[in-house]
Amino acid sequence: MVAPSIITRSFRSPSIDPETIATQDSGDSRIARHIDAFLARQPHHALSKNGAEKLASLLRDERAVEDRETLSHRGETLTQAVLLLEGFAFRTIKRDEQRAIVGISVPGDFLDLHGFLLGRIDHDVVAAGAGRVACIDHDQFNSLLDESPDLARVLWRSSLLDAAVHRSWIQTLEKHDAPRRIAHIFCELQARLEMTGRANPHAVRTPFTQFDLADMCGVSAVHANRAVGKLREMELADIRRGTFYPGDWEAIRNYARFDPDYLFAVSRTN
Amino acid sequence: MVAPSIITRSFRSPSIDPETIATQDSGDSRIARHIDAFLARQPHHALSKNGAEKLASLLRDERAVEDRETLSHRGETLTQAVLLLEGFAFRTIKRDEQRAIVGISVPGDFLDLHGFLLGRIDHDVVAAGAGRVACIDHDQFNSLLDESPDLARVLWRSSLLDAAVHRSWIQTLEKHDAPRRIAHIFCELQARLEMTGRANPHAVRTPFTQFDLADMCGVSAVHANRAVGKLREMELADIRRGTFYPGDWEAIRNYARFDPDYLFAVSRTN
DNA sequence: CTTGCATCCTAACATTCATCAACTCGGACA
DNA sequence: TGTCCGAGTTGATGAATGTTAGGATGCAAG
Repeated sequence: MVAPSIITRSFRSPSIDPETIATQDSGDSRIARHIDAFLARQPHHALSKNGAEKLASLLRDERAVEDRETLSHRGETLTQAVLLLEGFAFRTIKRDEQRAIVGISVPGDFLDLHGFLLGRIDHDVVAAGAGRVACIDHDQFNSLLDESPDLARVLWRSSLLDAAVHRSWIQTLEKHDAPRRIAHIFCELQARLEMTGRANPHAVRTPFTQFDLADMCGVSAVHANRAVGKLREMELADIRRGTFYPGDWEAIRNYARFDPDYLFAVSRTN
Repeated sequence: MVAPSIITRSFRSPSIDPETIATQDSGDSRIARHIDAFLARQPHHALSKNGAEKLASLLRDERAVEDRETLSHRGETLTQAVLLLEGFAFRTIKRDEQRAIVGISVPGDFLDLHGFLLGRIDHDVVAAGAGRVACIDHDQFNSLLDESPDLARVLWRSSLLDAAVHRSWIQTLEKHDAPRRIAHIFCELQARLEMTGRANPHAVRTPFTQFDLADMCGVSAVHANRAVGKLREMELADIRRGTFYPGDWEAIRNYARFDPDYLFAVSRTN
């Protein structure tokens, strides 16, 4: 490795404390703020202030979740939708003793919204690291949707964003090697965190082990380690215990062929 | 290869002519039948007869499309949604002179429904083989959705099915090698065609070249060829000029680890 | 401070797949 | 009938990745 001390210094000692995370505050009440992260990815005025408050008022059973806790089980009949307030979660499919990770959720994501219309989900949702969630009963969704077409559109749209992220994963799996896939995952996470004001330009803090990264990329843990090592050697980024310390974001995005177009981010300048 | 003549005979001379494809007929008018394939994947009574007729009445500009015709362009502002009536289509993402195929559409699929709420789409939709399409203006969707929450649910649900298929692709790309991926693709196609009564148990006829299969699996065309050869050697299936001639479907599904659970097929026995 | 355990890291060898090159096959068409 | 061209096929070589094994590291519990 070339000049490890320099890399380490520049990557691991950001001038801004990684814990100091800017949080957007456009909500009125505490409960409303919980739905803000979700609404932050929708176009302005997609949902009236009244509609947003109604949606927020449906949130129930806010609670802390533990690392690796299964929040929603494959096949199980669902009666409520779970919203991730803090932390991360995986969508995983287990098969033949193997675990595939087919998606990552960030705060503001509904974890099993598709279970509302499909009745059950086709995969498990597992908490990654400690976090917080809240729930909305499907019954409440049903009655609210009938009187508020706007809400239906907002929730539908959020499902479409999930699908767009899935397509990006498919493309990356089909065309890029492991180091690029890992870089792409962190580019995507950073962009999604930015959309809700949770990003820190100097570090992407996650609870992901190299085993987790391997199962996101469809490679062995040994090879995920090699891929992490290559990103380090190339001085693009350092990844240590789940935290991604970027060198030059522009260089990383270019290397990973990351184009945030598919995230349909809405401008929040006004 | 073992006993090629026997394989060839059993695979290539099905007792039922591959062109004889059963088509379900539960619609009243010709135009209504066009929406049947779409509705066939929704639960019974998800949409009232009245609602289904309204939706069908919105279909405009039915037309034939040519092989490789781009039906919907990435980034372009969309004003209508395209429904595939006959034939196949790809979702493709081009990048660095490379083409990734991230999804396949069958008759009854909306090709760019996500463009309705997102305004544009994140990939190109290209016809595979000759086919037929019809369109619905976004404006018409908007007015109909406000008065019919059921329709919104049905369309939203179809978006969720797309996402479930995407997740299955991600899992297959992450965990299975090329021969299994190819087998899985045809298992999925067969299952989706069955859902609209378009399947033939003796052949899955598609216009896909081995180049297309390669771009669906994220492998080179040469390797796709070897994967096809392996399926042939294993006497699981023969693939010739896009047509998949299955040996024993049960053995194929087992080999590909195909579990149709994620397609959320509805029973159509009643 | 010691121990235990999960994680990270490395080495060696096997397999899968990419790449390049050449050749075959079969249908379209003049 | 002959030519052409896209598609399919095969072989050789190297890169990417899997598998197995083992060692290093670092936090946490006692």
